[in-house]
Amino acid sequence: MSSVSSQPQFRLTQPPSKVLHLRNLPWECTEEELVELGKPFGKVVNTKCNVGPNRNQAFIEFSDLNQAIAMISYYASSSEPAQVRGKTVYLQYSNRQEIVNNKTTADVGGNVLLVTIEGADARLVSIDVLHLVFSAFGFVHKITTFEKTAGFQALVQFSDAETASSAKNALDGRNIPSYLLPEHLGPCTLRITYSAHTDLSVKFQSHRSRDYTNANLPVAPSAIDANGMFSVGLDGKKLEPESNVLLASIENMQYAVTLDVLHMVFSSFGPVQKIAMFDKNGGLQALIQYPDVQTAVVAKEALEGHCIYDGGFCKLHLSYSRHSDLSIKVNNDRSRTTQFQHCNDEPPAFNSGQQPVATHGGPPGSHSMPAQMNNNNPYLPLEPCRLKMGHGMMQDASHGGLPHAPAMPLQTWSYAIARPPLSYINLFSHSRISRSGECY
DNA sequence: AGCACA
Repeated sequence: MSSVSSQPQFRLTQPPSKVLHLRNLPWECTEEELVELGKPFGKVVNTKCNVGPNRNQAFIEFSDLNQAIAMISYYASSSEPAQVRGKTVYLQYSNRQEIVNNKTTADVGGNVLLVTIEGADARLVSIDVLHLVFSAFGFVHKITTFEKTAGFQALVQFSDAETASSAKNALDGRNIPSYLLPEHLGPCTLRITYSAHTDLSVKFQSHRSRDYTNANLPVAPSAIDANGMFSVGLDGKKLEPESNVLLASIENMQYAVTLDVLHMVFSSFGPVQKIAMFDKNGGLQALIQYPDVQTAVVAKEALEGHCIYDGGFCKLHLSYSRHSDLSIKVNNDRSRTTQFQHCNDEPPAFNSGQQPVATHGGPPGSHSMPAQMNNNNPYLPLEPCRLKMGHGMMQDASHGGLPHAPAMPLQTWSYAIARPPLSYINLFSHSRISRSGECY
């Protein structure tokens, strides 16, 4: 009652303070940038950024009042305004004499975030989507979800407070990108605070909680028929009911894996009707649709744990998808439907026989991928399916010395191993996303 | 573009 709230909110002249109030900052502004801004005028002893409803205000506190005065005076007469990331920043004395309650950068919070998902459809957000979103900032150790009066909430555990902090700064107040959600879901906004927890206790892998550090954790019985999204448990084993659609994750992807390569590998076991590849958790995954479950089972048994390329590269991990018919709208380099309209016909334009080594001139008739790879023999062993890697040595004499058709070593392909873990991380860290959430 | 925190 008797607080400062009875004071007028704005005064024409602020009495000097060693704390300065900054506004019109870019949303992404960091404490480091605030320190940089103030450093020419004195010693910045404390900062606070992302303040205010739009998170575009901040405070900086100098060790000495004169330093604050110097900064205000300088910009009062400067032709160049104070700027952060090219944006003009407005300065004035704060109406307080010190920054209160600011945790000094490192000890901001803990390694566990309390995430509240807001929105009408919030509780339809799967733990896998949350995992995907937060994995953009570092390894997510554990996630638990629960419903309280506050709504649908999750605890997300990172290895350290810094990672948690970067995730919080980037995601707090944002919407989960709509393309990560089922189409019919409305916007789901993330509200993030620090949790007091440091290590979550996860007893089971389930649709409500996950421990990504412990592949041997038992799976809760309730998770077996959970209606979550992909139930790609860490253990993966025998959880999912069999399906005609396989989910392939590719590990140790040193070399390009194209749609053509995948199609060729999986076609060895039967006709591949549809295929789609996408990035998930920084790796490549693909969904491969066969006409029937039996073919998928055979392919899964034969290919599980095997490598597309010799040398342990591009190791396949397979599970059954919950899908039975993929919805593929366009044929492009990430997704194709090769489903024939008229049976007994050749597959359409998509040439599954074409794959890297053969295209670039494997020795005629030796280990270029033979056309019969496209037959429907479900028992074709894996070995001949393997693409030879080459190590740039494909032109060696043992292959019969091919004068004008050296195989292109796959290493020369321009697959970017060092790309960011997730493409949408760039959307978060740049301004291609509106403050209220949706990316565009 | 106008003052935080619990």
